[in-house]
Amino acid sequence: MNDCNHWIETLQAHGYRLTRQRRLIIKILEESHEHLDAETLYDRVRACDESIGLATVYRTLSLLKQVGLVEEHRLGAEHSHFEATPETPHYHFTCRHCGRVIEFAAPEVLNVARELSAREGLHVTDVHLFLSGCCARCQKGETE
Amino acid sequence: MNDCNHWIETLQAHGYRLTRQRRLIIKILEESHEHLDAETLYDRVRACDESIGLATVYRTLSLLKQVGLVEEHRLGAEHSHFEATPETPHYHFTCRHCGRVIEFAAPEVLNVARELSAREGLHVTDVHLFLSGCCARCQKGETE
DNA sequence: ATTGAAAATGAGAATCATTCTCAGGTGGGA
DNA sequence: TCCCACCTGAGAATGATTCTCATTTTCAAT
Repeated sequence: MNDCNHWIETLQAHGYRLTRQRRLIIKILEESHEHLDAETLYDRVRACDESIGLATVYRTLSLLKQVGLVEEHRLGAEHSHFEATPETPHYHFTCRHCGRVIEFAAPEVLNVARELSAREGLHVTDVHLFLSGCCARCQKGETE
Repeated sequence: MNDCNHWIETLQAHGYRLTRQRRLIIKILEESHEHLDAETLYDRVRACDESIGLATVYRTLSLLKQVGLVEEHRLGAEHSHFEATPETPHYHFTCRHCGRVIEFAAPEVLNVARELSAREGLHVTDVHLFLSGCCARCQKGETE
């Protein structure tokens, strides 16, 4: 599970420097198998190193996204969530009531993307399928 | 194509008042078969009525979304785009270079949503499939 | 090891879409 | 026509993200 080396090699292959801050952010991102938002990541990083600034967290996320190591998701409307790019793609459902996120696989989606690419001559780099509604738990509990 | 009456009836059925501002915004939204952002809609609305405020545009969009008459899309990361809810669902591809948006149908996607709903006991209310990459035109023109 | 130039950082200001506040205006039922 | 709860306009407030800039740090070449 400790694949930090892969991340570090990728960063260096792109000519980016390896700083204390980037190492730490990568470590936290790998440990957290979740969709962290920038603020949460910032808090966890600060728990290890008080001196790291929020701007650095954003800069590093942007850089990791650029080299393909993390994905950014807009699960709600508010702010972004980030997660390590998974080997096999998956998608997300969010409950509008409790905020719970359910991940799911759906191989058909890539076919849709492939067909569209072929038909329109596109080069598709990102595929986001996002569902929202009311989860099973919330349907029982409340009406609103 | 002039289905304003449907919109107006829907609004009234939900107990909302029919104001000059709301009528105008609905009219513009129906005339524009595009994905308008709030600012563009605001400009078009102002061309007809100088006195309308941006906050009213946002308030009305939010209200129309709530009753299901318009959909909100996050095509890029920046800001939202809005369009009249279409009869048959469609999805979007955005070119990261020129910003062009391509709409496409993909009936399979609803099956994915249905299967997930059944399996997890969810009630899915929104389905967004968003692709991005490089369009055919931009692949020829530029490398970057 | 030392050095130097380019790249990265921290702090806080700036940005920008969207929402909120509140005093005044208006739709539509009685 | 009257009334009042709902709407509106203007501008302030918010909140996530980005930018600025002076200071540090990395790392390739000495």
